[in-house]
Amino acid sequence: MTETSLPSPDTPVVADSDLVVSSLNSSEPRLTLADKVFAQLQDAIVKGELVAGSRVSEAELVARYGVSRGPLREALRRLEGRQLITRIPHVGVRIMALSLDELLQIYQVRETLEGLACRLAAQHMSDAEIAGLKELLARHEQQIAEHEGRAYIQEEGNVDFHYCIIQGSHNAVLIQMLCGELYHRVRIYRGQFSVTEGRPAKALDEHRRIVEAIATRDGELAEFLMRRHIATARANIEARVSPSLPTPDAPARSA
Amino acid sequence: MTETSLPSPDTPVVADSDLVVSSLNSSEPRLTLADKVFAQLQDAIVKGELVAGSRVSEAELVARYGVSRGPLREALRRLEGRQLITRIPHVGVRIMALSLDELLQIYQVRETLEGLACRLAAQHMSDAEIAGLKELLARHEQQIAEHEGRAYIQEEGNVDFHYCIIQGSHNAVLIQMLCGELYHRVRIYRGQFSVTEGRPAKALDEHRRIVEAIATRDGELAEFLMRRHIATARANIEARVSPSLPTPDAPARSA
DNA sequence: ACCTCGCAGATTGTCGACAATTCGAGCCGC
DNA sequence: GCGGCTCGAATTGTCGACAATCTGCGAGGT
Repeated sequence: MTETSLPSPDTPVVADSDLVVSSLNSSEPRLTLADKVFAQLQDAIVKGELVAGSRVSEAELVARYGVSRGPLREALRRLEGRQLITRIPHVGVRIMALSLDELLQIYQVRETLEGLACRLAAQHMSDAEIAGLKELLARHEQQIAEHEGRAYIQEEGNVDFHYCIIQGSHNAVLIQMLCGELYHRVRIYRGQFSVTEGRPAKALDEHRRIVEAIATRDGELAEFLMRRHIATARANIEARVSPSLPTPDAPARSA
Repeated sequence: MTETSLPSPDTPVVADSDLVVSSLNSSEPRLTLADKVFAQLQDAIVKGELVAGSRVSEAELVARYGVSRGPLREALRRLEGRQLITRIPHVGVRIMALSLDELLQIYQVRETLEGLACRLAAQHMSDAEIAGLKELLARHEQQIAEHEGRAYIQEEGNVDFHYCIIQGSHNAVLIQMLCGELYHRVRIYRGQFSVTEGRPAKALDEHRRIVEAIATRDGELAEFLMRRHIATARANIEARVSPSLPTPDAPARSA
């Protein structure tokens, strides 16, 4: 049971900026062990394989991923920098658990930041990029039409859509912040409570309008629509959780 | 010559979130070596002691800070996560150099983010916090009056002011992003080109209006003023550098 | 003279072992 | 019976050494 071995390098995980880079990085992924275990750990965390809020020992992870403590600790430092784990000196590491109001804070930031990204995208996206965005939208449209209620694929596509627009901002700092940091934390929450958007058709419609605004180069409208889109999603989450627990301040942590 | 030793723990550097935490974390500096060298390195980078764009070897840093390569590498990983250094596998680390348009991108994000922070501060700051903010402002006012042209102290105070408001947002995610990440990169640029605000009196006046708006709980006005304040600073930087280079799309990178 | 190949030096990546610290079990005293 | 203390096991922090990789220089060939 100790050898829950997943050192299989099947999944083409990248370490640097994740989905940010996809064109360069061509031939040899001369990835170092620390990079690989970092990517694996991040994946395990956002997928919920490593339970949020639980403590993990270095020895455990060493056995799990078959690396020495050196690279492992380097990976842990990077995870710590991304706020995916918490480290207490001489005590150990704990998988970060996202509380509801922390998630709402993230959405507050996302609303502002992605609004900016959307406005910049309307200004700076090339015609080819816009065409690609439209294509992506059409593909999603078709997927939604096929499996009506299933939001699983839609969730992936949703992420793709937002990624695409963020990339279109051509602002490296903004891209790094949204794709490199915030999104992983949102995904943690998703794995923690297994919630999804829930209303693919409506979201798709909002996406369509956003793309339309970008295609018209109407930056202000695009920003407004994106902000409202995210605010709606936030309200959706809030409404889904708050009825049962108005202010759950202390979530019971299992020892 | 090799012993450019500065393992003197005089400077009370903290590791976690820097100026974010200042009330808790009271008694024990039970910091690990990796944390200490991380703080020292970050300090050295933003102060320009480690020249931006230059390559540094691990052996060099080992000799400089008197630690083994284990903790050092962990610190480097964290610096990498904060975008203060660039690491190429099997090659080495390079101190991050900020280009002008990267700085402008940061200011674009700052404008949005600090605008949000300011609006939230107007909503959520306690009366005591607002009183403290006013006090800080008065102190700056006095300092400006004393040494007219000297912008050095003002620069510190400027940072303090913005930190104070950001903290007042009571949004941990936002605080982390601004204080924990963006500000260090801005400071790198400052060390790189040794530029300062340059017009303390005008900036102070803008600060005063912002505080006033916060005290009135006028979130929208506070956001607007803060955004304009930062936009002005950005235009100032742009105007100071651009006259020689109107649209430097491809800034010549050394090496 | 120029290009290519190969070697040596240096640098980074990885590992295992030792030291320092924390947490819990068990014991003693009140 | 309960609180505090001591000791020990487990875990983390740190270090030095070995292996893999890259870079620069020089010899040799065309």
